[in-house]
Amino acid sequence: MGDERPTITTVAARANVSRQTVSNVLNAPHRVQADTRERVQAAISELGYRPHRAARQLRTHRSNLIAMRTAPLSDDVVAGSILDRFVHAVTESAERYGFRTLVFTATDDTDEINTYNDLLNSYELDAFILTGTHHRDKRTTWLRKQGVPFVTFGRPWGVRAKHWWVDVDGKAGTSAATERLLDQGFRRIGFVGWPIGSGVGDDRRAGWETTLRAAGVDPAELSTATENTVAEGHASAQELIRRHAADALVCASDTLALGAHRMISDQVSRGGSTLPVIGFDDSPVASALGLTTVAQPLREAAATCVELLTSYLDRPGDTNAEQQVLLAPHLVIRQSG
Amino acid sequence: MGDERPTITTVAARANVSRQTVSNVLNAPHRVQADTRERVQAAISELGYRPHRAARQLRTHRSNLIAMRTAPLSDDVVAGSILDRFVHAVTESAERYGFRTLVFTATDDTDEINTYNDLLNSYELDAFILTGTHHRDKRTTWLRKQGVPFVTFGRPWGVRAKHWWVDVDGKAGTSAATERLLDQGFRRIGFVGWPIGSGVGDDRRAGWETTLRAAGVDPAELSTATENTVAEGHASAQELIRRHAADALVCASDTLALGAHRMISDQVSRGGSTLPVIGFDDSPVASALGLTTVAQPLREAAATCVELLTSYLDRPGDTNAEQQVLLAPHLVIRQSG
DNA sequence: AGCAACGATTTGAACGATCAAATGTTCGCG
DNA sequence: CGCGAACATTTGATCGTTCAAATCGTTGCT
Repeated sequence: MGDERPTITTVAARANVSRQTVSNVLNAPHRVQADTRERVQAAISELGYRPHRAARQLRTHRSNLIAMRTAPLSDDVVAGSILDRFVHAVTESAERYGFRTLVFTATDDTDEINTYNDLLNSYELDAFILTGTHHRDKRTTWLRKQGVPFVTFGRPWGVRAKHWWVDVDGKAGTSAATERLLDQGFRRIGFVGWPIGSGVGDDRRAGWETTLRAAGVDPAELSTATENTVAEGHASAQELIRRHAADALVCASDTLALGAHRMISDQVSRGGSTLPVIGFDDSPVASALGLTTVAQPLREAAATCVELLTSYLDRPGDTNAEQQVLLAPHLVIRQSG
Repeated sequence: MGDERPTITTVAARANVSRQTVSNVLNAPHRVQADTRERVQAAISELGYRPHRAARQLRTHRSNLIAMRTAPLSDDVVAGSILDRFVHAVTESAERYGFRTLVFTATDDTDEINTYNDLLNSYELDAFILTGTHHRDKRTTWLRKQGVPFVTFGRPWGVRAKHWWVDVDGKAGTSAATERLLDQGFRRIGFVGWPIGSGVGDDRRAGWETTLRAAGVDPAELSTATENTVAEGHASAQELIRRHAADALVCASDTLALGAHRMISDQVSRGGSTLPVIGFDDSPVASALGLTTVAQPLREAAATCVELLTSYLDRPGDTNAEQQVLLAPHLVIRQSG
């Protein structure tokens, strides 16, 4: 049985046309007359022909491949999963546009840039999707300088950086959380947050602060700024509740919220009173513990990233028409708040 | 500035040798004399040359790409993350062998097979890594029939299926869990399990059952068989504890363990007594709740999969030398047991 | 010296597609 | 009736690499 893979020449022979006509049917159908087009289409499906991407790529320098870094396997059990879910969602959306997704690991931004280089050189990737943007992000400036198409999930926190991005409005998220607690009659709402200086962290903090101020509450002494660990969440909760009489907590992450939740459970089991906690990210842990939390619309974010990317790719060279999309998060209400 | 991408010809010119010699330096160094080899190496690094994979692939039909399906975004918040971590670990290991990882989604096994077909045809993937093997798995038989290299994470549960695989010894895991509870003096140890008939589920059940029997305890009425949901875990715990006086629980998954944990917490808060629960998978949730659980050595499993794959690929045609690796899980001891 | 055998290196062809230019065909219009 | 424009299709070259065969240079042996 000669079940060789059919090539464009096989198809051409079968349909009694030339290679190029088959190629046109696939890449520029309008150039081909309707009846020959149908004849070629028939030959294609009879033979089960699929273009060989490597051959195509060799000529066109396009691979139909996009790449993403997978988050490092961190010890932060809570944080890990959200990015993985994002990767999944991107893959799903990308497939709809005929792109496949390649994943890679990197230890830091410099390493990531090296990988870009390799991927561009060796595999001729069409584009990248970045996550975890931050102040003075080397990656975006590098990619921009090289003229490589990319979209970030996360806005550019530096003033000068400009590019295509999709992000979730963290400020609106913590604002909604704070609002909800105010509606329930709480006033001294504390914020368990990250150190000042990270774009994402400051944004989330701002949502809490402005909402609290608008309600006439002075936010001074009602917030902390620590690393993103369970232990720090616990300690922060202790400080805000015991020392500063907070009556409810909004947290910058589910990791911190988990710590706060534990502190409150401890207190309850020692006969103390409970009080509401709201986390951020809707991680598996939040769901397991019944934590109210701010959920990011990950699928939508992923879909939007891919859409932006494709429209970027269809517009070669036009670098000034950046597009930005800010998506609204929503509260997932559970027992904790 | 003519900063064109250097090709093999550029390098050849620079080193005063022919294309083929450069190619040999890269692919069959022993064929090239030491001094010319060095000269070529120098030219390569001076120019920053990297072989163009599409061109190479066109000739060799090897892409240096392996593919994996990413788990469907399920509502089972607990289960999702473990496969994602596996994908990550595979990516990391694969990079060490010069492979990149492509991920794809599929709705079911048939759909997955269609994707194999597309990937093989269009991208000429070198191999696949499968997860979630089960009885009468169509995927493995299809791949085998096509002669496509693959390794599964999960053993073939059907009798007739034979292929290269890596798995974790679930039986040993639940056995160790049961052993631990016996050591602590518990006797009526219940098992919250999946329906009979799934390879993985039966294996985990067997570990509990044989260990319990060996200790002289009759396992009858001490186990349940339900779907893998939190609610079922809760209900099972209730039945085993209330109706059949179980004094400790081993669960087939962290999802079920979470349900059981909740039931026990409820009981405690109503003044009842606590009792130990042990889960399976060491998911983020287990860590957050302080659940003792059986952890699978995911990184090791991933690394082994990749190793098997490379040795498979280096041995074209030799289909009879299957290799199987069974890895031992370990208990992660936390508050719950 | 002559020739075989071997190792190192070079040359031509090929992988399967697209690009750019050439060729063939149809049609309108003076 | 002839000519050019517009459209449809074909032809030759090319992308960057490896394969297979050819060439060149040494060495060893008779």
